[in-house]
Amino acid sequence: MGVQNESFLSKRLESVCARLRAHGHRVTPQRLAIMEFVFSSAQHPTAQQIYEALQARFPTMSLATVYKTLHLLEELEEVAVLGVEAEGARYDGAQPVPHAHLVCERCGAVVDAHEPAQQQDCLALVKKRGWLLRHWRLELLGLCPSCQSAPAQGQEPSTRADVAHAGGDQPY
Amino acid sequence: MGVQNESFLSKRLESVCARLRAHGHRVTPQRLAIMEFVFSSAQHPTAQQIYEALQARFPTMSLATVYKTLHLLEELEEVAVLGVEAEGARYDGAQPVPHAHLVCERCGAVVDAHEPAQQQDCLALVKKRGWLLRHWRLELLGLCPSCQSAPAQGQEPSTRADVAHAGGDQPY
DNA sequence: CTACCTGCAAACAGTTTGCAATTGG
DNA sequence: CCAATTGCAAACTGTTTGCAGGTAG
Repeated sequence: MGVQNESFLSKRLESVCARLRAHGHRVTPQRLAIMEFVFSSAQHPTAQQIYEALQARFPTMSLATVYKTLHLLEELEEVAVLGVEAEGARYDGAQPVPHAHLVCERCGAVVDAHEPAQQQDCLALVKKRGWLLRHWRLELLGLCPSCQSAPAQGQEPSTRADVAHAGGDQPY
Repeated sequence: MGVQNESFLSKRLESVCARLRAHGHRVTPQRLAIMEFVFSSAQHPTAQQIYEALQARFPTMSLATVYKTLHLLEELEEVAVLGVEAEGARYDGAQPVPHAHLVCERCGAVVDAHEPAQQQDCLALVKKRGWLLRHWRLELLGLCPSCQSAPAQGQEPSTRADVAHAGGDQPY
């Protein structure tokens, strides 16, 4: 979260707002807040988490608005929906570039992993099958390094998966 | 769907029944039917579809029983749960080997794709991050060859379609 | 002004759970 | 026999929708 990212974020926001308007959609304070949160979050939040995070600023905002906004952004391909685990879909506000996700089954951390080699292989696979690729996602579920060294908890690792310590920030 | 698969299926059934008993579970007609259906289906059926398919043979069987049985099989790692599409989770009764699924966003077709090269890369990626892999899924969303050549339908191809997961198991 | 948007509540779909009756081993 | 299982219905959870009042452009 440096000055670098700040300007990155505002540029992105500006661009998406323009796209919204261009598509006949309005830019409301709620939408702006949701976009800001999702675009700048490295943690792939759920709709519920976005909602809760913005409660302070928008006490009257409803979950429905969060969902509606996320769908809008999804349509514009400005966010991607991660696989639906038991607890609900998670939204990736990163640039819409296909990439793998490392998901910790214990703490719920989600780490992005842009691996060129990985992408190459997927493309080869798809081409071979004559598939017309539109989206893709790879999720690797397991335990992150810190959860591995942590003493096993009473419950099974995968039982709850609450986001305790979020995924690291390093690109990789 | 040849004689080959027939014997393959019965061997698998026998083995899983043995495992069920070994774990203190019972082998009921309902469970047997569900297993038979899931293990022999190449189409990654949803719980609902399994339920409907067995209605003829077991008119009184409830959806809850289907779910309970699927959970049991999941526990024993005899089926993998594919991602939750809008319409519900899909179950993969194939051997629990991680593999990619090609999902058609228009017709919903799900094609398995066991590609060694793909697996190699995933492992490399995981090792590099120090992740302890427990499951993984690769989702390639797009249009299958036949849907590409078919005339575009009234609705957008991407209207609803979303997730498709491949659940893997072995702890590499 | 006038679509478009918000927030609320009610509707939904898939999945899970509690429990009495049933049944496999 | 008796614990495990079934089937039913009701509860739950995440998501979607309808609509009246509010608001961006």
